[in-house]
Amino acid sequence: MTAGSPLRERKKQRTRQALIDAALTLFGSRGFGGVTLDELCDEVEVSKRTFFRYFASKEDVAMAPLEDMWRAFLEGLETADPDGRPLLELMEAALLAALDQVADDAWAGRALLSYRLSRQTPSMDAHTLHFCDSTMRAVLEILHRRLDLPDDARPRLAGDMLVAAWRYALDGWAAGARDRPDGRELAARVRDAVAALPGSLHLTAAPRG
Amino acid sequence: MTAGSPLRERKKQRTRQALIDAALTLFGSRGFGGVTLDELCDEVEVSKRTFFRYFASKEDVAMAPLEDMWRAFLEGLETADPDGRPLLELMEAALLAALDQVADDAWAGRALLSYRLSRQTPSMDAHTLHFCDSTMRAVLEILHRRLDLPDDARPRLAGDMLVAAWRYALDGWAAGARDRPDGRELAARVRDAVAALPGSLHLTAAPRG
DNA sequence: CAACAATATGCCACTCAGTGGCATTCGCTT
DNA sequence: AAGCGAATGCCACTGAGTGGCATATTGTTG
Repeated sequence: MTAGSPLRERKKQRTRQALIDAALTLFGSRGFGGVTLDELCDEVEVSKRTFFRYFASKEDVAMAPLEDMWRAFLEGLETADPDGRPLLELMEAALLAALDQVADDAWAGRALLSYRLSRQTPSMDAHTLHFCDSTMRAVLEILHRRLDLPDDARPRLAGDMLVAAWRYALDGWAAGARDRPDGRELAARVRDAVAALPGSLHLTAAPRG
Repeated sequence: MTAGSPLRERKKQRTRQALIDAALTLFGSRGFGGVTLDELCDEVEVSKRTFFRYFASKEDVAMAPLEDMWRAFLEGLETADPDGRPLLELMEAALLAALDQVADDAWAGRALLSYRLSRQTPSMDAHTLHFCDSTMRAVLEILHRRLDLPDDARPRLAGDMLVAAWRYALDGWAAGARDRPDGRELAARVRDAVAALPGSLHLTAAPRG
């Protein structure tokens, strides 16, 4: 065995990553619906049965980059120091930390592909939204356990606000079509979006013309 | 022909409603996954092919009550008077108006069944989230057309805040397990949740114990 | 009322995502 | 080298969703 991890485990990780990369490539060039799982599995030389031991659905494999980031976010929250800060600020910091942790160049490229796919593919978009929502519920469970949160709407609303800001940031980041997507720029956009939250509460609108 | 609407149209509406009611009943008693479309179609005496001319998916038929409300919301926004109010307040008013318009007793019962199903069924939850999100995009298109909105994050964040408040309200409403679900109570919960939005921005949390 | 156009429905065969069961292979331990 | 457990492959199956075409039902026109 080499470098810490058992061989079997490394092999699994390689298979998993190969499936993700092949999926993003194939979906990216021929569209999500234009590729069957059989084709994807042939490409990676894996049986369809095995695919479903790694991923819960066809959508799931293409969402992996985002899922990895949220997983890091959850882990970070377990040990984050509340420090008397507002809840939203605490979550923002944890999100930025998670992003910083996973967002190397390879991740940024995959995340960009993944996000663009999900905006083109209704079923992927739905899965992504669902994943964010259930992750946020897990977040609130952790926070309720660790902090003395009130039992009213505010914690959940704050969580949904963070998700809204995150999605807006991701949207702008993906729209700025660069060849070299950059994790730090995404982080900056997250900060901006969170900063825009208070102003959106009282934004007034005049009729046009 | 009777009372305005052509006979053919009424027949279609009856078939549609029969499918919705049968779906909510069957899914409610045996679970979403415990009922096949063939069974549902047999129940209503309609071919599976016809089912898919009314609904885009198995999930869709069980989301109909919520979809109807959002449709009314969209229509209301087309003519709503901005009146110099904050955007969020404008959307809240339109949501409450739409709710008031569609929420008779029959609707409340169906909406309750529908929401509970979607909380038990991941694929339905995902579809619901996706529907809310794309509806909110349509909302913003309308508002950008009618009002002089800034081209930054704030309008979208405000929209997502309304959705967050709506979902929280629905959650509490459905949890208060009543035999006679009431549309007016849901409206009150929406008002409360929207009112809680500002406070959630700066909510601070002390460590437990 | 008869013939016609338009639209809604039914039927059939098909693709493909996802699952269960079981035999096989592979990595690890002793 | 032998044996254990985990990962994989293979096969058959269910069920959602679609396309094509024939049929029926409604609305319209002479």
